[in-house]
Amino acid sequence: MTEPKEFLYPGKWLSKASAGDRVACELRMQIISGLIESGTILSENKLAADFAVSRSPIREALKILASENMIRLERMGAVVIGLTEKEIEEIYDVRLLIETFVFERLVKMDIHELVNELSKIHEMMKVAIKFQDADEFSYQDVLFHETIIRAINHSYMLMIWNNLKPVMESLILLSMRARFKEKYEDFPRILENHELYIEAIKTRDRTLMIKSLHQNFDDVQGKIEDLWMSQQMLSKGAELEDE
Amino acid sequence: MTEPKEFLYPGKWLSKASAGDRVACELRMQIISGLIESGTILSENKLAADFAVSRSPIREALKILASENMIRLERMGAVVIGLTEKEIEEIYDVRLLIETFVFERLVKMDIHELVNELSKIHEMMKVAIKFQDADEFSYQDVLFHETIIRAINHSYMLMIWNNLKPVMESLILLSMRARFKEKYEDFPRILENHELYIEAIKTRDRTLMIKSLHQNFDDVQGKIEDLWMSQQMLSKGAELEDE
DNA sequence: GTTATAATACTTGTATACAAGTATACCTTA
DNA sequence: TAAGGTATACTTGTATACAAGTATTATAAC
Repeated sequence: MTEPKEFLYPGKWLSKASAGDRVACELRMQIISGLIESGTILSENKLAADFAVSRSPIREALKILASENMIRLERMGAVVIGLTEKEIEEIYDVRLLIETFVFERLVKMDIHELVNELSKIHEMMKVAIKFQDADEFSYQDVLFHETIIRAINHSYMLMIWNNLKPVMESLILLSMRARFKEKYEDFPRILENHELYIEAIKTRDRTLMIKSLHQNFDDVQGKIEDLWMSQQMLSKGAELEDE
Repeated sequence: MTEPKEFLYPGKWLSKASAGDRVACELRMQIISGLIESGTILSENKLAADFAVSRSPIREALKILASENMIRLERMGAVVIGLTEKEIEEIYDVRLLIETFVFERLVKMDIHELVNELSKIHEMMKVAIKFQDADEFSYQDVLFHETIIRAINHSYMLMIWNNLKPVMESLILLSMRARFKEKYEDFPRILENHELYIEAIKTRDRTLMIKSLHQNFDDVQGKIEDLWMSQQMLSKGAELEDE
């Protein structure tokens, strides 16, 4: 069996991460991309062998993934749940719920510094596009939304985000990588959406915020199906190669 | 130093739990009750000695508590965060957010079986009051709300609940135990609130649902301050005894 | 007395060892 | 051939061991 030498998750994001985190990030990407199919049973020992680490970090990784609803820890083995269309919709339910809540708080706050911060991130995204750096773009995209959420200083809203973030990050990464290759013309629109979002915050315009938020979802979700197909093909291909 | 032989968390709820879960549950109770003060630094080795287990389950417990925002894992040691008034309000923000979302889904569903289930739990609560069983009452109270959330079959809403549940459970436990001793007359009103909630679901009445939900919060939160004081006194007393 | 350096006693993260339990497969017996 | 029991090869959860790093403290030099 030929092991993939290349990891799906960007190595430079893991500079100070523990082995457990690394494994969790990589497994998460493999699950979301479809490389590991839904229903697969993961064994601690096998994973430890595959990733060339001991069971301790593997157990840590599995606990993380279970709390993110990516796997289900059963009596024997961890069953991969993965993301169907239904789960992706559910994730967006939660994001919509969080971000609208956050917005209601924002309109009562001094948002000067936040808007400034978001503008900076927005500029970063432009640069990432210019240099065709999908990973950097994804990073800034996630950071954009996290910055908004952090702004209201609500530890339990942040807790929800922290649980959702890894999955979102992986989804966005995969979506953007595919987009850079196939749909480069999408990016001006994505950038514009983020501008609209900033504008909505600046002018405290609920309707505009909801609108740009929904469009932002569509930008990741819209092409999910295509992404799905291509990733499925990819994983089937890899399987065939293995034999 | 005299160790408490009695655990705060009900032992019978831990029949099939691992050592890590036990430690997490007990530590959570101690933090929320104020027995372990906010700002305290927990050491893995010390905890392992205190609970007479190895570091493995302790590490597991600390990871769990960190994901619940009860502690903050730092470079050296785990810092206890605990619950201030602010955090408790935030928790109720989240519950309100979840349960209103759930209600919007419920009104579009067949709620026959759910109402039946809730009525059963409601009866159980009555029995628990009759026999002055605070723990059983708390269990049924938590189950009541979990049953409602589970009804809409939304895995990511359930994920949020799963993160929040342990803290809620501890809060309710402490609140109800104090109530059984000091404010026994509160229970008829609490029961009535739950009846109202069932009624709201049955008649699909948003306003009634929100109203009973808010009252339900007040029933736990309202006496939090008193609880706080009494627990603080208790912990001070224990400290003095130790020396 | 103050500062710099070195030794020590912690800390975390990972690997390994072991015990208890569970599914699988094989072998015995009818 | 079918049923039942046993052996085996897994599984998880916990304990222990070890390496690498960090704070603290003591010591030495100025």
